[in-house]
Amino acid sequence: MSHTLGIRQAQKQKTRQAFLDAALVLLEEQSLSSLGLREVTRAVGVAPTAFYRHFRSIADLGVALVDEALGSLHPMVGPTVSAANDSEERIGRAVELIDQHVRAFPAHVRFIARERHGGVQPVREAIRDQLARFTEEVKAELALNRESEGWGDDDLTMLAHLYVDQMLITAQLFLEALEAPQGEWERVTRLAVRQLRLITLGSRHWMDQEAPAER
Amino acid sequence: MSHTLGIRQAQKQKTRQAFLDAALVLLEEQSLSSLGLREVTRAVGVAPTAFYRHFRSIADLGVALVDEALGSLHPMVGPTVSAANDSEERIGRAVELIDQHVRAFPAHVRFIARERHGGVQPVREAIRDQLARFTEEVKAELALNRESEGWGDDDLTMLAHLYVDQMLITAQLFLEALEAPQGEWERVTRLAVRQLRLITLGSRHWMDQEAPAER
DNA sequence: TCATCCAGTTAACAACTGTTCTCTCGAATT
DNA sequence: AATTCGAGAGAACAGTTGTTAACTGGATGA
Repeated sequence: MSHTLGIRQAQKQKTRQAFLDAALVLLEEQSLSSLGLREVTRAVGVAPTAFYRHFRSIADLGVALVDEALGSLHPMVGPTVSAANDSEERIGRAVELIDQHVRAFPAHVRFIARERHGGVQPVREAIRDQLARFTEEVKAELALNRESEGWGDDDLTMLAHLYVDQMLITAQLFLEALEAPQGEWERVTRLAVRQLRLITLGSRHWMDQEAPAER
Repeated sequence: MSHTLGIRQAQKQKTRQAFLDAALVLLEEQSLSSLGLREVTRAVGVAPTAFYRHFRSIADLGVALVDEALGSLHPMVGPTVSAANDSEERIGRAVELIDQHVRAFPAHVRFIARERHGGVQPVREAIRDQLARFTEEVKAELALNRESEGWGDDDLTMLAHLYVDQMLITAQLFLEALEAPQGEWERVTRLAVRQLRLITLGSRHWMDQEAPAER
């Protein structure tokens, strides 16, 4: 099934990965729009022109990094949001997932936070697309539980957005807590849990409101 | 009282403002860490070396921009959060305030969104400090209404953070809606109002929960 | 085995960067 | 009226940048 790709292509992919890794390290202390092509090749240990064998431009490399950073996260969303009876347990799982992810891939998280509103348009768009996918996935999970309770499509989208944004905010807070040790990490965990609890609480009473027919 | 400052200092401040304005324009399509000193002076129409008469570095200019973008907003916070009986009216006022601000100063808002997690440390810190001030101000307003209802300090901080982050997210959505006309702007307005409504709803039931004594 | 392919190299280019030192010349101070 | 001050100009510096073209040499496929 998996055709062992030749020495040739294997080497190429290895070098390509070296580009991504080196870029990610350099991007911990600067943003993509100031990252130089020569800077990256120098870090990899390869001639400047070799870059073009793998990427058309720095922006292109950035888009590849977005896929690496967010692409593998999609399978996690469903199980985390759904698999739990208690909503309190669901919150715990979600925060734990972010916790682990930030610990494991801090550079990726930092890159996304930085370039989400950064100066390189194609990268911004790639991130926006991935986040829209997350929102759709969360929305689909939410629909299973609340559609029967009379939730409309707009309301589901609204709540999904709220949750996704909250996840991002939490990830960014964890990131800052990484280099400020002490009980800061714990403090962020508690804050995130309480905020999610409040949002969930609000959603539980959402339908109590006067019917949204005329507003 | 107001000592009319001499021709000399007046000219200097005028040039300094020209630097800030020119930088803000350039920063609409790139991030601060890739903004060149010569690039700015060229846009202003002065010699490169003139830059040093006003700023120590580009990062220094960035910090000045942060003050310009956020400093004047503090007086707005109190009146907006407090002056209203109905919570629905408060939400309307808040969204309206952001709406107007984004329309009036899109470049400033974009700059803050971009550099909040950007590649220049001193600027990140300046933004973080300003946002912390906003959080404190919101918290102080919230305390007036809810402290009597048994809200603890941690809970107030949590809710204030939630509101401030929500304001930022809304501002960023409005910003994206600026260049995508059609009913997009309206859609964002409705989304923002409903999200704030849900959060407010959650906060109204916050104290219904089991006492947070042991958690 | 031999011709083809292609990841990576080498060399060179014009253009640009931040920073220095020296100078000018009008305002500010005495 | 004479002196000091300081915003901005000008020229020059050593480095850096992205991109081009022509190349090498080992893997690939006929």
